[in-house]
Amino acid sequence: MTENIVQKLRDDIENGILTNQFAPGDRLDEMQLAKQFGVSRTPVREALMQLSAIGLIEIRPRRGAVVVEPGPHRIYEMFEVMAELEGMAGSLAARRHTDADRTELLAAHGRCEQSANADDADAYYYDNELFHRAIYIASHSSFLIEQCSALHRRLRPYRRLQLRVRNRMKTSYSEHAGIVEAILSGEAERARTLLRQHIAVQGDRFSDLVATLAQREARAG
Amino acid sequence: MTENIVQKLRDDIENGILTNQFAPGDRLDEMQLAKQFGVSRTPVREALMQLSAIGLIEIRPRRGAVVVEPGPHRIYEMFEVMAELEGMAGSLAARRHTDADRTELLAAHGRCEQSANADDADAYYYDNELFHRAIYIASHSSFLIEQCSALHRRLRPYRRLQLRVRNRMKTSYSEHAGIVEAILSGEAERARTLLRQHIAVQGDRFSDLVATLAQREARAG
DNA sequence: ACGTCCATTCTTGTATACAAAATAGTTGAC
DNA sequence: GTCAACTATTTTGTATACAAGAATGGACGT
Repeated sequence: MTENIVQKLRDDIENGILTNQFAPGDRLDEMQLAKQFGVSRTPVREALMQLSAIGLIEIRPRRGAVVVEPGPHRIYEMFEVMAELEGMAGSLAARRHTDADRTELLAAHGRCEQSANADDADAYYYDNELFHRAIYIASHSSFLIEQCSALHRRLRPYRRLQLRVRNRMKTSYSEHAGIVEAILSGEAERARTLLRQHIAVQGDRFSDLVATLAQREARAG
Repeated sequence: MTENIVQKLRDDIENGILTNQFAPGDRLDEMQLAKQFGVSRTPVREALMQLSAIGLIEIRPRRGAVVVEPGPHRIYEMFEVMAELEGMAGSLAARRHTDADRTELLAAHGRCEQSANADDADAYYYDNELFHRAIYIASHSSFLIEQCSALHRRLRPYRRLQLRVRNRMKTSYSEHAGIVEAILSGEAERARTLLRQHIAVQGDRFSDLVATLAQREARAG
């Protein structure tokens, strides 16, 4: 019965939001959640406040908590910032990576290759996360690692949607190859540019995003 | 007696931390704070959790909350990320600024000039915040504005320390001039580079930071 | 005399009770 | 018949009570 209750609640509710179990716009009732998880309102409230701090829900005074729907433009902005932060991480990684980082990055890249060849979207989704995480870690900036991880986590559901687009997996993997090469050869600016382009939702990819969002909306509605 | 109590507590405690009233390493006792502010422990706990989410304090299970001391390297990393985000904001501002943004930016720049000429560090500190905020807003990316504002706020006390360094105010103002010119003339990449350099704690400025931190530490200790 | 173990106390974590505000439903008036 | 106002219910916000774990101090043993 330690503080873990709040952590568990936070993770469970967050998961529920990310898996669309709690759809955007839904009201999160404290009493209902408390009953559902068999705890009192107190830890539920604390968990909700943490989610509010992350930005997943919005708590309006005396009006309760609702799941936030970012909207396509907002999501675009978030990817825009993510692109810049990842570019920075790549740039630092190119300059600072150690032998261990190099090994880890190549291993993650190899796993992505396998998943892409097997055409396994779920596996690629997971391996891709580890690939990017390897870059963050190679930047050797603990604060940047935290910032990147937080935003990456926040964008997780939309990243998953993007993989649905035809050939995105293969394209993504081939972009990874260039990024790995740039980082390991120490070309900081090239790593930055390639990562920026890899993340950014530009041109066609924005309409793809809007389209997949609309699909999900229809399915949930 | 609305939810404002938590907000007020959060702001007051945050202010106490930023003004070194609660020094790094201090334990924040829930009951003591509750008595001090004339409320119960419940809103105090919620305020502390929000501060924990911001990163100002750390809550260890069953061990209470302590004020975080980032340490010079950590602060350096935070400025490093801030530099990149501000550079991004400047780049976007150069491309997207409206006439209203232009007016606001020039006004803020003018106020900085007055404060710098008057050698008024407190006024410059305040006007400088508005100057940078004007750039964020001119980027027209609501998410970036939020991210920049949050990190700017987090770095506020150290920014203040930096102004103590001899001539930093005048130097800062002259850097602003170049930034304004780059943004208003639409030179995105130059705006990015200048802002990056303006923010980054490079070379001598890092030792300056460490020195002023040590001074503050000695004064508080 | 010093170290270790146990008990007491203090603090955090959770539940419940109480208060205040917002929403919804009903009734009355135009 | 529709709109508005008032009341009742639901739900959030705060306080207090209770439980459990950690820190501290004393006593006992070596």
